[in-house]
Amino acid sequence: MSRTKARAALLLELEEAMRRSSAQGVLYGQTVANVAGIANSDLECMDILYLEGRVTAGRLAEVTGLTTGAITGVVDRLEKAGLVRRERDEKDRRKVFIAVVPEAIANLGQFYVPMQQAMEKVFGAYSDEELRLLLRFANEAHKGALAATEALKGLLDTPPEKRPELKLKKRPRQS
Amino acid sequence: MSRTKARAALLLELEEAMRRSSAQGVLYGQTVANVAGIANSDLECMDILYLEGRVTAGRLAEVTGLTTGAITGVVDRLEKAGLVRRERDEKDRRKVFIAVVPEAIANLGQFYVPMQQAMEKVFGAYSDEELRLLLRFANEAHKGALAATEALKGLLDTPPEKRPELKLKKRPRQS
DNA sequence: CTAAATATCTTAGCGACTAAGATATATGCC
DNA sequence: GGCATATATCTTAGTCGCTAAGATATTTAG
Repeated sequence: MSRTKARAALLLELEEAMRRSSAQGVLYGQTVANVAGIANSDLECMDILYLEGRVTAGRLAEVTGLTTGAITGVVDRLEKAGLVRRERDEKDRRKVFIAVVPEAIANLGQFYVPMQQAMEKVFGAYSDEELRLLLRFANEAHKGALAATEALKGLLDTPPEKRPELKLKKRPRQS
Repeated sequence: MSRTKARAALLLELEEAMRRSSAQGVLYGQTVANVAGIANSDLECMDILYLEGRVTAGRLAEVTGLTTGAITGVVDRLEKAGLVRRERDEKDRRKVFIAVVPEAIANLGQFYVPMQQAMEKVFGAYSDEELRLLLRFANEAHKGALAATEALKGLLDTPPEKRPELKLKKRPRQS
């Protein structure tokens, strides 16, 4: 097998492995939502809030791809559950910031313990240098995925009609 | 900063980076479903079918965590869209295998092109040896995530009542 | 041959989502 | 300042996918 062929095979295998582990990550998240007793989107928003900190309702809609109306529902539920607080922006009173309630976050955190332990175990087998490589990769993968998501959304905005439509249900919103 | 402290910080940073890129992966999947015009669960099932090949309806329910009733709906929609076929098992006529329609899969594949290109670009910057490290990691992460999912489900089956309940909505099913 | 187990499907009802428009606030133009 | 337009969130009506429960069909065990 030629040198480039070997690499191509490696890339293919890598793609599938990434896909598998990514799919399993999705499943884990769904299980967390299920066990915690909250909707999937609600948990996803909590994750975003955890990573980005205090964000507006509008930004949540933007990032999740949900409508602002749906976000109202998400925040209503999370607020009722005591996980987040609505904080009106005093500079621009149209805006509503959503902020996590720090004490409540620990409650949710328990469900991530199994995953954290599993990952600790995996990471434990790597040297510092190797971990730095993984870190570099994770950051690049994130940037790549972000760009790919935008590109895909762009495909929706400019429908060249050459694009072989799937038309499984009514055309989704253009937002 | 001590040697172990540096590693702890690295692990923390790595965890967050993984979380971010994983979250972005979820978002990409949701965008694909949105652009393709199919429900999220439907796409997830297509992914499983792609990775595992021909599987029974029951196994789809098992892996996705959906009820068998929900899977009936998923398969109905996918079959109507021409993406999968139901094939009754002749050995055990209760079972129904779900198989992807190979010609139709390409149609769906187009939506993964932006992600594939982004990942190709990322992978391109790594040596074969580095890619092998990433492959090893991806496989281990998958196994770890699978185990963590099972552990989390187990937490639900044996509720010690010591577990700080969240009780956001009615207790989910025990399945 | 009957009873129990297994695999999928059916039905009723519910919760989360979208689309559209209402409300409240901010900004730009004269 | 005052009016029109833009922006951010919320409200409402209707739709879709989900669960729970039970029906149906088939297999397995005794």
